[in-house]
Amino acid sequence: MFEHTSRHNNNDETVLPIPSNNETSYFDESWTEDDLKQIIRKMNLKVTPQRILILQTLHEGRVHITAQELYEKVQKINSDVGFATVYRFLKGMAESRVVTELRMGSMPTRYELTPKKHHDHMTCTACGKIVEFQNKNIEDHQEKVAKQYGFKLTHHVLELYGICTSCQMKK
Amino acid sequence: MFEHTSRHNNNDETVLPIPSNNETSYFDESWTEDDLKQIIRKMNLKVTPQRILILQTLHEGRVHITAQELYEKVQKINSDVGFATVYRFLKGMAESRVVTELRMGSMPTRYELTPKKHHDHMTCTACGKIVEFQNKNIEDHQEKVAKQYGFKLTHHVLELYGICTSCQMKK
DNA sequence: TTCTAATTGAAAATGATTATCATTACTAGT
DNA sequence: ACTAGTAATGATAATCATTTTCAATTAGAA
Ligand SMILES: [Mn+2]
Ligand SMILES: [Mn+2]
Ligand SMILES: [Zn+2]
Ligand SMILES: [Zn+2]
Repeated sequence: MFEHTSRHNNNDETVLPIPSNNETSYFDESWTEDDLKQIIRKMNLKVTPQRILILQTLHEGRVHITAQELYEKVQKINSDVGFATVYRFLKGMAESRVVTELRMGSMPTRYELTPKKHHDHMTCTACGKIVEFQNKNIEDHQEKVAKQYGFKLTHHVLELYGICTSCQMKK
Repeated sequence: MFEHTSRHNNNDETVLPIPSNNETSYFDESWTEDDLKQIIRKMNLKVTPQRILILQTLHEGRVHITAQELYEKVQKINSDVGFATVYRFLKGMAESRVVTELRMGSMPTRYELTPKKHHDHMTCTACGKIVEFQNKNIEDHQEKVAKQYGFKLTHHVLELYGICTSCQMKK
């Protein structure tokens, strides 16, 4: 459950498969240790082996991961990393917008490295599959709504829930 | 914080103030004890004074309320109501779709009696003001996205976050 | 190298929600 | 109305994710 993720670009009618992968690295690009250090420094934090390892594991691992899952992965590589550090760093990265928090229902928070282009999620409630999509029309209409009420939007949460094709057939 | 709520009907450009109220009853209509009993029976639950009181308080109280807040309100009227019962009944009503759960960020879940017409929420992160809106265009585009990926949608979560007019000025 | 504030990990604390379970109260059937 | 049988209740303990504490360690500026 909750293993399949694909990333697509969807401007209303168009579906453009981009990076897209299921279990492995988040971006096509790989990050050198220097890249990792740069990112950490950019958020005004000191570079520590723990933070490098956590960030690296996050980058190489599955796209939507929980703090617990990330902690376990990191543990296998270096057991000198406490889970408080994972939580702390994850929280810090969320504040710096380096990672994005995903709270789906009442399940534990999942994290993903904030992508260059914003996307939203559609989740199958039967098998946990997550489809990422972008839809400019929806985003535009959100801005319209905000403008109507005089709000200045900072962010939003859009999650679609339903049954995916394969789960519909299994039934 | 988190006290002002207004409900509007917003089909893209149009803003039609409907029932709308801030602190008091949810619907214009008032519910008799028989109404309350009917609702409870409809969800295949037995009618008890606790459930009547909880439902009544929910109906008369603020639109988006936490389990804790509801418990405290109910307590003042009849201290023979345990908070386990409040949580349990709230959970039951959520399953029967009598109430809708609102999970905003990491704050405690808020509940509202499920309205006849679906709406989404826009929240001011400075003062907690919640604006309810309906936007058919967004809903339509959501369905389009779902269709593209073969999903059958069951529900969705759309929350807009930003700064309201008055908070923008205060700054 | 030295100094000091930042970071760390283990463990305890928190806070919302849920589960337990002995007691009580509905209500269908008499 | 009376009773049995089941559902509901509430005090309390348990969960579980996340956060905090704090003493020990470490990064990195000078
Ligand atoms: Mn994603
Ligand atoms: Mn609402
Ligand atoms: Zn599925
Ligand atoms: Zn405000």
